[in-house]
Amino acid sequence: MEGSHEVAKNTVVGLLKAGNKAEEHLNSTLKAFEISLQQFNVLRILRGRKGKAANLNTVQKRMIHKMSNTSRLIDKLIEKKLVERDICVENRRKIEIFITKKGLQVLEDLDFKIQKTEAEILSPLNFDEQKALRALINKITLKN
Amino acid sequence: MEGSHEVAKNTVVGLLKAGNKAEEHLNSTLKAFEISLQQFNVLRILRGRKGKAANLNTVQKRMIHKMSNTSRLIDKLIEKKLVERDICVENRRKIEIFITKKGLQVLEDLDFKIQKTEAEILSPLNFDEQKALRALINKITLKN
DNA sequence: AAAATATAATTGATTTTTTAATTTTTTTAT
DNA sequence: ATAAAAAAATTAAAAAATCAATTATATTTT
Repeated sequence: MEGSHEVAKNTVVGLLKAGNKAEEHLNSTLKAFEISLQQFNVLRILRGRKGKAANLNTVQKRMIHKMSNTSRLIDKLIEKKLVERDICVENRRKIEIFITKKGLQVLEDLDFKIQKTEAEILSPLNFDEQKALRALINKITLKN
Repeated sequence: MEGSHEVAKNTVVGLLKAGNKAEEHLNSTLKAFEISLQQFNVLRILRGRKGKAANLNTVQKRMIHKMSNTSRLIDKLIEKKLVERDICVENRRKIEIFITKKGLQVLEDLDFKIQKTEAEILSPLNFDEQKALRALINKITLKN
Protein backbone atom coordinates (compact mmCIF):
# COMPACT_ATOMS: atom_id res chain seq x y z
CA MET A 1 0.00 0.00 0.00
CA GLU A 2 1.13 3.47 -0.81
CA GLY A 3 2.59 5.58 2.01
CA SER A 4 0.27 8.37 3.00
CA HIS A 5 3.03 10.86 3.02
CA GLU A 6 4.29 9.82 -0.37
CA VAL A 7 0.89 10.79 -1.74
CA ALA A 8 0.89 14.13 0.03
CA LYS A 9 4.36 14.94 -1.20
CA ASN A 10 3.59 14.09 -4.82
CA THR A 11 0.35 15.97 -4.66
CA VAL A 12 1.97 19.12 -3.35
CA VAL A 13 4.78 18.98 -5.88
CA GLY A 14 2.18 18.40 -8.59
CA LEU A 15 0.21 21.37 -7.38
CA LEU A 16 3.27 23.59 -7.66
CA LYS A 17 4.06 22.34 -11.11
CA ALA A 18 0.52 22.63 -12.38
CA GLY A 19 0.21 26.14 -10.99
CA ASN A 20 3.44 27.17 -12.61
CA LYS A 21 2.52 25.63 -15.88
CA ALA A 22 -0.75 27.50 -15.91
CA GLU A 23 1.04 30.71 -15.02
CA GLU A 24 3.50 30.22 -17.82
CA HIS A 25 0.76 29.64 -20.39
CA LEU A 26 -1.19 32.67 -19.30
CA ASN A 27 1.86 34.88 -19.17
CA SER A 28 2.80 33.97 -22.68
CA THR A 29 -0.67 34.91 -23.90
CA LEU A 30 -0.52 38.18 -22.01
CA LYS A 31 2.96 39.03 -23.17
CA ALA A 32 1.78 40.40 -26.51
CA PHE A 33 -0.35 42.86 -24.54
CA GLU A 34 2.58 43.83 -22.34
CA ILE A 35 0.64 42.97 -19.26
CA SER A 36 1.65 40.60 -16.50
CA LEU A 37 -0.62 37.95 -15.04
CA GLN A 38 -0.81 39.88 -11.79
CA GLN A 39 -1.77 43.07 -13.55
CA PHE A 40 -4.38 41.12 -15.49
CA ASN A 41 -5.78 39.70 -12.27
CA VAL A 42 -6.12 43.13 -10.76
CA LEU A 43 -7.95 44.33 -13.84
CA ARG A 44 -10.34 41.39 -13.66
CA ILE A 45 -10.98 41.99 -9.98
CA LEU A 46 -11.77 45.61 -10.70
CA ARG A 47 -14.04 44.78 -13.61
CA GLY A 48 -15.87 42.40 -11.33
CA ARG A 49 -16.78 45.35 -9.11
CA LYS A 50 -18.95 46.80 -11.88
CA GLY A 51 -17.92 50.41 -11.52
CA LYS A 52 -17.62 50.35 -7.75
CA ALA A 53 -14.20 51.19 -6.40
CA ALA A 54 -12.04 48.72 -4.55
CA ASN A 55 -9.43 49.63 -2.03
CA LEU A 56 -5.96 48.22 -2.18
CA ASN A 57 -6.55 46.00 0.78
CA THR A 58 -9.46 44.31 -0.94
CA VAL A 59 -7.58 43.85 -4.16
CA GLN A 60 -4.60 42.49 -2.35
CA LYS A 61 -6.64 39.98 -0.39
CA ARG A 62 -8.13 38.58 -3.57
CA MET A 63 -4.76 38.36 -5.11
CA ILE A 64 -2.05 36.01 -4.18
CA HIS A 65 0.62 38.60 -3.71
CA LYS A 66 2.17 40.85 -1.13
CA MET A 67 0.72 44.23 -0.35
CA SER A 68 3.85 46.20 -1.13
CA ASN A 69 3.97 44.57 -4.47
CA THR A 70 0.32 45.21 -5.20
CA SER A 71 0.97 48.85 -4.50
CA ARG A 72 3.65 49.06 -7.17
CA LEU A 73 1.67 46.89 -9.48
CA ILE A 74 -1.12 49.44 -9.36
CA ASP A 75 1.44 52.14 -10.15
CA LYS A 76 2.25 50.32 -13.35
CA LEU A 77 -1.40 50.05 -14.30
CA ILE A 78 -1.86 53.75 -13.64
CA GLU A 79 1.10 54.56 -15.88
CA LYS A 80 -0.63 52.59 -18.60
CA LYS A 81 -3.89 54.46 -17.87
CA LEU A 82 -5.70 51.20 -17.22
CA VAL A 83 -6.78 52.13 -13.69
CA GLU A 84 -7.17 55.23 -11.53
CA ARG A 85 -6.45 55.84 -7.89
CA ASP A 86 -8.22 58.17 -5.45
CA ILE A 87 -7.91 58.76 -1.76
CA CYS A 88 -10.91 57.36 0.06
CA VAL A 89 -12.91 60.20 1.65
CA GLU A 90 -14.34 58.33 4.64
CA ASN A 91 -10.98 56.93 5.59
CA ARG A 92 -8.05 58.81 4.27
CA ARG A 93 -5.65 55.95 4.92
CA LYS A 94 -7.39 53.94 2.28
CA ILE A 95 -7.29 54.38 -1.45
CA GLU A 96 -9.88 53.57 -4.05
CA ILE A 97 -9.03 51.99 -7.33
CA PHE A 98 -11.12 52.06 -10.49
CA ILE A 99 -10.72 50.44 -13.83
CA THR A 100 -10.76 52.91 -16.71
CA LYS A 101 -12.51 52.70 -20.08
CA LYS A 102 -9.18 51.80 -21.58
CA GLY A 103 -8.71 49.10 -18.96
CA LEU A 104 -12.08 47.60 -19.77
CA GLN A 105 -11.22 47.70 -23.44
CA VAL A 106 -7.96 45.86 -22.89
CA LEU A 107 -9.80 43.20 -20.92
CA GLU A 108 -12.33 42.79 -23.67
CA ASP A 109 -9.60 42.37 -26.22
CA LEU A 110 -8.02 39.76 -24.01
CA ASP A 111 -11.11 37.83 -22.99
CA PHE A 112 -11.28 35.40 -25.86
CA LYS A 113 -7.57 34.72 -25.97
CA ILE A 114 -7.44 34.04 -22.28
CA GLN A 115 -10.46 31.83 -22.56
CA LYS A 116 -8.66 29.79 -25.19
CA THR A 117 -5.55 29.60 -23.06
CA GLU A 118 -7.51 28.43 -20.05
CA ALA A 119 -9.19 25.77 -22.17
CA GLU A 120 -5.82 24.69 -23.45
CA ILE A 121 -4.36 24.38 -19.96
CA LEU A 122 -7.22 22.11 -18.95
CA SER A 123 -7.48 20.30 -22.27
CA PRO A 124 -6.30 16.98 -20.82
CA LEU A 125 -9.38 16.96 -18.57
CA ASN A 126 -12.99 16.46 -19.59
CA PHE A 127 -15.76 18.58 -18.18
CA ASP A 128 -16.52 16.37 -15.20
CA GLU A 129 -12.87 16.08 -14.35
CA GLN A 130 -12.51 19.83 -14.46
CA LYS A 131 -15.39 20.19 -12.03
CA ALA A 132 -13.89 17.56 -9.78
CA LEU A 133 -10.55 19.33 -9.83
CA ARG A 134 -12.15 22.64 -9.05
CA ALA A 135 -14.00 21.15 -6.10
CA LEU A 136 -10.87 19.62 -4.63
CA ILE A 137 -8.83 22.75 -5.13
CA ASN A 138 -11.49 24.91 -3.58
CA LYS A 139 -11.38 22.78 -0.48
CA ILE A 140 -7.73 23.60 -0.15
CA THR A 141 -7.93 27.30 -0.76
CA LEU A 142 -11.20 28.24 0.82
CA LYS A 143 -10.26 26.56 4.07
CA ASN A 144 -9.09 29.03 6.72
CA MET B 1 -26.52 24.53 -16.46
CA GLU B 2 -23.09 25.85 -15.76
CA GLY B 3 -21.15 27.39 -18.65
CA SER B 4 -18.25 25.21 -19.66
CA HIS B 5 -15.92 28.13 -19.80
CA GLU B 6 -16.98 29.39 -16.41
CA VAL B 7 -15.78 26.09 -14.99
CA ALA B 8 -12.46 26.25 -16.85
CA LYS B 9 -11.88 29.80 -15.70
CA ASN B 10 -12.59 29.06 -12.06
CA THR B 11 -10.51 25.94 -12.18
CA VAL B 12 -7.49 27.73 -13.60
CA VAL B 13 -7.78 30.58 -11.11
CA GLY B 14 -8.12 28.01 -8.34
CA LEU B 15 -5.05 26.22 -9.58
CA LEU B 16 -3.04 29.42 -9.41
CA LYS B 17 -4.26 30.19 -5.93
CA ALA B 18 -3.70 26.70 -4.61
CA GLY B 19 -0.21 26.62 -6.08
CA ASN B 20 0.62 29.94 -4.54
CA LYS B 21 -0.78 28.98 -1.21
CA ALA B 22 1.32 25.85 -1.17
CA GLU B 23 4.37 27.85 -2.14
CA GLU B 24 3.77 30.32 0.63
CA HIS B 25 3.43 27.59 3.25
CA LEU B 26 6.58 25.86 2.13
CA ASN B 27 8.56 29.06 1.93
CA SER B 28 7.63 29.97 5.45
CA THR B 29 8.83 26.58 6.68
CA LEU B 30 12.06 26.96 4.74
CA LYS B 31 12.66 30.48 5.88
CA ALA B 32 14.15 29.43 9.21
CA PHE B 33 16.73 27.49 7.23
CA GLU B 34 17.50 30.45 5.00
CA ILE B 35 16.75 28.43 1.94
CA SER B 36 14.30 29.24 -0.82
CA LEU B 37 11.81 26.79 -2.25
CA GLN B 38 13.73 26.70 -5.50
CA GLN B 39 16.99 25.97 -3.74
CA PHE B 40 15.24 23.25 -1.77
CA ASN B 41 13.91 21.73 -4.97
CA VAL B 42 17.35 21.60 -6.48
CA LEU B 43 18.69 19.90 -3.38
CA ARG B 44 15.92 17.33 -3.52
CA ILE B 45 16.56 16.67 -7.19
CA LEU B 46 20.25 16.14 -6.47
CA ARG B 47 19.56 13.88 -3.53
CA GLY B 48 17.30 11.86 -5.79
CA ARG B 49 20.30 11.11 -7.98
CA LYS B 50 21.89 9.07 -5.19
CA GLY B 51 25.42 10.30 -5.55
CA LYS B 52 25.36 10.59 -9.33
CA ALA B 53 25.98 14.03 -10.73
CA ALA B 54 23.40 16.01 -12.61
CA ASN B 55 24.16 18.63 -15.16
CA LEU B 56 22.54 21.99 -15.08
CA ASN B 57 20.40 21.21 -18.04
CA THR B 58 18.87 18.24 -16.27
CA VAL B 59 18.25 20.13 -13.09
CA GLN B 60 16.72 22.99 -14.95
CA LYS B 61 14.35 20.75 -16.90
CA ARG B 62 12.98 19.31 -13.71
CA MET B 63 12.50 22.73 -12.29
CA ILE B 64 10.03 25.28 -13.30
CA HIS B 65 12.44 28.12 -13.78
CA LYS B 66 14.67 29.63 -16.37
CA MET B 67 18.14 28.32 -17.03
CA SER B 68 19.92 31.61 -16.34
CA ASN B 69 18.28 31.68 -12.98
CA THR B 70 19.12 28.10 -12.17
CA SER B 71 22.72 28.96 -12.86
CA ARG B 72 22.75 31.67 -10.23
CA LEU B 73 20.66 29.61 -7.89
CA ILE B 74 23.39 26.98 -7.94
CA ASP B 75 25.91 29.71 -7.16
CA LYS B 76 24.01 30.43 -3.98
CA LEU B 77 23.97 26.79 -3.00
CA ILE B 78 27.71 26.57 -3.63
CA GLU B 79 28.32 29.60 -1.43
CA LYS B 80 26.46 27.77 1.29
CA LYS B 81 28.53 24.64 0.61
CA LEU B 82 25.40 22.61 -0.01
CA VAL B 83 26.40 21.57 -3.51
CA GLU B 84 29.53 21.36 -5.66
CA ARG B 85 30.12 22.04 -9.31
CA ASP B 86 32.61 20.42 -11.70
CA ILE B 87 33.22 20.70 -15.37
CA CYS B 88 32.06 17.59 -17.18
CA VAL B 89 35.04 15.76 -18.69
CA GLU B 90 33.30 14.17 -21.67
CA ASN B 91 31.71 17.41 -22.69
CA ARG B 92 33.37 20.48 -21.36
CA ARG B 93 30.37 22.67 -22.10
CA LYS B 94 28.43 20.84 -19.46
CA ILE B 95 28.82 21.00 -15.74
CA GLU B 96 28.13 18.41 -13.09
CA ILE B 97 26.47 19.22 -9.86
CA PHE B 98 26.63 17.18 -6.67
CA ILE B 99 24.96 17.54 -3.34
CA THR B 100 27.45 17.68 -0.46
CA LYS B 101 27.34 15.99 2.92
CA LYS B 102 26.22 19.26 4.38
CA GLY B 103 23.49 19.52 1.76
CA LEU B 104 22.21 16.06 2.62
CA GLN B 105 22.28 16.97 6.28
CA VAL B 106 20.21 20.10 5.69
CA LEU B 107 17.68 18.07 3.75
CA GLU B 108 17.47 15.54 6.53
CA ASP B 109 16.87 18.25 9.07
CA LEU B 110 14.16 19.62 6.85
CA ASP B 111 12.44 16.40 5.87
CA PHE B 112 10.08 16.11 8.78
CA LYS B 113 9.16 19.77 8.85
CA ILE B 114 8.42 19.78 5.17
CA GLN B 115 6.42 16.62 5.57
CA LYS B 116 4.32 18.32 8.21
CA THR B 117 3.88 21.37 6.03
CA GLU B 118 2.77 19.27 3.09
CA ALA B 119 0.29 17.48 5.28
CA GLU B 120 -0.98 20.80 6.51
CA ILE B 121 -1.47 22.16 3.02
CA LEU B 122 -3.57 19.14 2.13
CA SER B 123 -5.28 18.81 5.48
CA PRO B 124 -8.71 19.76 4.09
CA LEU B 125 -8.57 16.63 1.92
CA ASN B 126 -8.81 13.03 3.03
CA PHE B 127 -6.53 10.37 1.62
CA ASP B 128 -8.74 9.41 -1.29
CA GLU B 129 -9.31 13.00 -2.21
CA GLN B 130 -5.58 13.60 -2.19
CA LYS B 131 -5.08 10.72 -4.56
CA ALA B 132 -7.86 11.97 -6.79
CA LEU B 133 -6.32 15.43 -6.85
CA ARG B 134 -2.93 14.04 -7.66
CA ALA B 135 -4.35 12.02 -10.55
CA LEU B 136 -6.11 15.03 -12.04
CA ILE B 137 -3.12 17.28 -11.66
CA ASN B 138 -0.81 14.72 -13.20
CA LYS B 139 -3.00 14.61 -16.25
CA ILE B 140 -2.44 18.30 -16.68
CA THR B 141 1.28 18.37 -16.15
CA LEU B 142 2.39 15.10 -17.65
CA LYS B 143 0.61 15.88 -20.90
CA ASN B 144 3.01 17.11 -23.58
C1' DA C 1 40.36 21.45 -42.19
C1' DA C 2 37.93 25.74 -41.87
C1' DA C 3 33.59 27.97 -41.42
C1' DA C 4 29.04 27.78 -39.86
C1' DT C 5 25.76 26.12 -36.68
C1' DA C 6 24.27 24.28 -32.40
C1' DT C 7 24.60 23.40 -27.45
C1' DA C 8 25.55 24.40 -22.44
C1' DA C 9 26.17 27.53 -19.34
C1' DT C 10 27.15 32.18 -17.71
C1' DT C 11 26.85 37.22 -17.38
C1' DG C 12 24.91 41.98 -17.59
C1' DA C 13 20.95 44.88 -17.52
C1' DT C 14 16.36 45.34 -16.25
C1' DT C 15 12.24 44.26 -13.97
C1' DT C 16 9.71 42.01 -10.17
C1' DT C 17 9.26 40.42 -5.77
C1' DT C 18 10.19 40.35 -1.03
C1' DT C 19 11.33 42.19 3.51
C1' DA C 20 11.58 45.72 6.55
C1' DA C 21 11.01 50.37 7.75
C1' DT C 22 8.32 54.61 7.25
C1' DT C 23 4.46 57.75 6.63
C1' DT C 24 -0.17 59.03 7.28
C1' DT C 25 -4.44 58.60 9.29
C1' DT C 26 -7.65 56.48 12.51
C1' DT C 27 -8.95 54.17 16.72
C1' DT C 28 -8.35 53.07 21.47
C1' DA C 29 -6.86 53.80 26.07
C1' DT C 30 -5.46 56.68 29.76
C1' DA D 1 -7.73 65.72 25.04
C1' DT D 2 -3.44 63.57 24.56
C1' DA D 3 -0.66 59.56 24.07
C1' DA D 4 -0.30 54.97 22.46
C1' DA D 5 -1.58 51.47 19.39
C1' DA D 6 -3.48 49.86 15.10
C1' DA D 7 -4.48 50.08 10.18
C1' DA D 8 -3.61 51.23 5.23
C1' DA D 9 -0.59 52.18 2.06
C1' DT D 10 3.99 53.52 0.37
C1' DT D 11 8.97 53.48 -0.06
C1' DA D 12 13.88 51.97 0.30
C1' DA D 13 17.00 48.24 0.10
C1' DA D 14 17.94 43.61 -0.98
C1' DA D 15 17.04 39.30 -3.32
C1' DA D 16 15.20 36.78 -7.10
C1' DA D 17 13.58 36.30 -11.78
C1' DT D 18 13.59 37.51 -16.64
C1' DC D 19 15.47 38.77 -21.06
C1' DA D 20 19.06 39.36 -24.14
C1' DA D 21 23.72 39.00 -25.23
C1' DT D 22 28.08 36.52 -24.59
C1' DT D 23 31.54 32.87 -23.91
C1' DA D 24 33.21 28.39 -24.58
C1' DT D 25 32.97 24.01 -26.51
C1' DA D 26 31.14 20.55 -29.75
C1' DT D 27 29.03 19.13 -34.02
C1' DT D 28 27.87 19.61 -38.73
C1' DT D 29 28.48 21.32 -43.30
C1' DT D 30 31.01 22.78 -47.17
